[in-house]
Amino acid sequence: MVNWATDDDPHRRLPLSTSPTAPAAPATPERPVPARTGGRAGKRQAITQGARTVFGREGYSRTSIEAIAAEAGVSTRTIYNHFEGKDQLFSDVVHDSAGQVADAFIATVEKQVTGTDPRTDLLALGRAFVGQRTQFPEHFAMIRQIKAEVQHFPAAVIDAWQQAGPQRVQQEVARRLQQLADAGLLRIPEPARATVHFIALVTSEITIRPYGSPALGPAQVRDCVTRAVDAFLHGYGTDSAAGAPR
Amino acid sequence: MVNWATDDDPHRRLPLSTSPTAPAAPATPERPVPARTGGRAGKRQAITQGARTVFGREGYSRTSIEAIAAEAGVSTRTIYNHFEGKDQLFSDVVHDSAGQVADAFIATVEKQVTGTDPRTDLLALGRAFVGQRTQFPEHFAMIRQIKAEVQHFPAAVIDAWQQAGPQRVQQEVARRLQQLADAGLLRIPEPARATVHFIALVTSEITIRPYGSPALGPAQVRDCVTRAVDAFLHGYGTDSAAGAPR
DNA sequence: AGTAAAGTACAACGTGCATGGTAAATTGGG
DNA sequence: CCCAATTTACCATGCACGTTGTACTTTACT
Repeated sequence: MVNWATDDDPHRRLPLSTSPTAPAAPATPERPVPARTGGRAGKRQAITQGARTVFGREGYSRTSIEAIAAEAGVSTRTIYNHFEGKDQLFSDVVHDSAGQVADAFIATVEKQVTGTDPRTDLLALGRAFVGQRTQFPEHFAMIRQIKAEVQHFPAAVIDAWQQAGPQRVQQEVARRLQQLADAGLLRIPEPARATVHFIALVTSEITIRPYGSPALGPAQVRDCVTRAVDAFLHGYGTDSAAGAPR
Repeated sequence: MVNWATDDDPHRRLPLSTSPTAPAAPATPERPVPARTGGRAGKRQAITQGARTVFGREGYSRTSIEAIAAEAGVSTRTIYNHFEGKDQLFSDVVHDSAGQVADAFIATVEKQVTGTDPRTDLLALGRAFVGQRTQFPEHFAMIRQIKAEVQHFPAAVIDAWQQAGPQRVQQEVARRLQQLADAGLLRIPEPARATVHFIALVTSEITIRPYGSPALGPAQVRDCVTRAVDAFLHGYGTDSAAGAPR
């Protein structure tokens, strides 16, 4: 009876002030950390896993509960025993998935961005960023679905997703760029804009790529990032270009 | 009985070699240019118009023929008198709409890019590009739907769309950038990449913007383009940045 | 092994929707 | 004003799917 995905009046707003991490559930001593890989909770995992796959491949409205059940190797009834319905399942999957992707990104950056010289750092940062898309294709397929259907999901779901994923990732990129700027290695008048510009450049070729064409190979991706970083550093102007930025 | 949108084996390929502009239909002397605004053909116009609106707002699978009929002010039966079915209607609408948008873009560029100085030209080019998105919101809403659902449309439709719209637009941008490079006002080693980078930069802030947030005002959009163009020209590096591009 | 929780198969209900048919109404051109 | 093409209202069919109830089976822990 919820069915917000076809709701007539979407986009109620949500106060973002509340602590992003919900107050830890009150202990639940009944189930003292059941093996997360085990049977009962394992089913839940399988469902979210399968749901991510199918939602990403089919889109929200095309995805049937039956298809998710098949993908996850459970019965449809089990899905309804774990989740209220299709919509709640979807928000859960999106939220979880976004969190995992953001975690992976931040971990990679931590490991790969070594601080030797600015260009190397930017290359590592850029590769980590586009690496998300190649490592989690299902997730980003799902994200494309959301972007197309924002209007049909309640604002609370969108906000939760944004906070769990994209905002954390973007903040991490901004932090790294700022470090370089603070060291005098970049000239960044407006950090927010520079961050967006950096992300846009490194993802440009895989975003604007003609749709339906085969995915780029790893070597090509590396090349794209390299050229994007060089464009980010030096631009395409010549000395004779009039009107310096400032 | 077509229903390719839920087809199991999508992505048949199509030979792109055939002339992009279909050979002009053989005169059809039966209907010597009936007033395109008039009754009979006017209905068709109303249908594609309404279809664009609803498809953009709802997405392909959520859109019902009934909704399109209501939006267009016709009966559902009339839609089936003009189009084979939902899928053919969709491809037609996408193709037409993409063509119109590309036409408008090229016309604007022709008028606005005056060739006085490189920065001014790039600003005009950038504004024309993002102007598409503000002038044709319904079209781009529909494009987002396609991007999310590429896998569910036959390759022929995708290719036709790409040729009618995005490729023409991108080619025009490339041409203008090349002119500046030829005049020694830009340093462009790889034209295709530079084009993509330019497009990515000018659209960055409206693309990466947190979803669900209110659209930017005209003044903000101008500002975005200005900063993007400056980034495109000069980049964010300092003199001390190691590893020049070449 | 035994028991309670969890999972499954199956059937059913209601809905929304694509698509087609048909006969009456409308409209635009001559 | 008349005719032919077009549009419309209405009905019918068939399918896909979300969701729930129920009774049976499996699983996991003691």
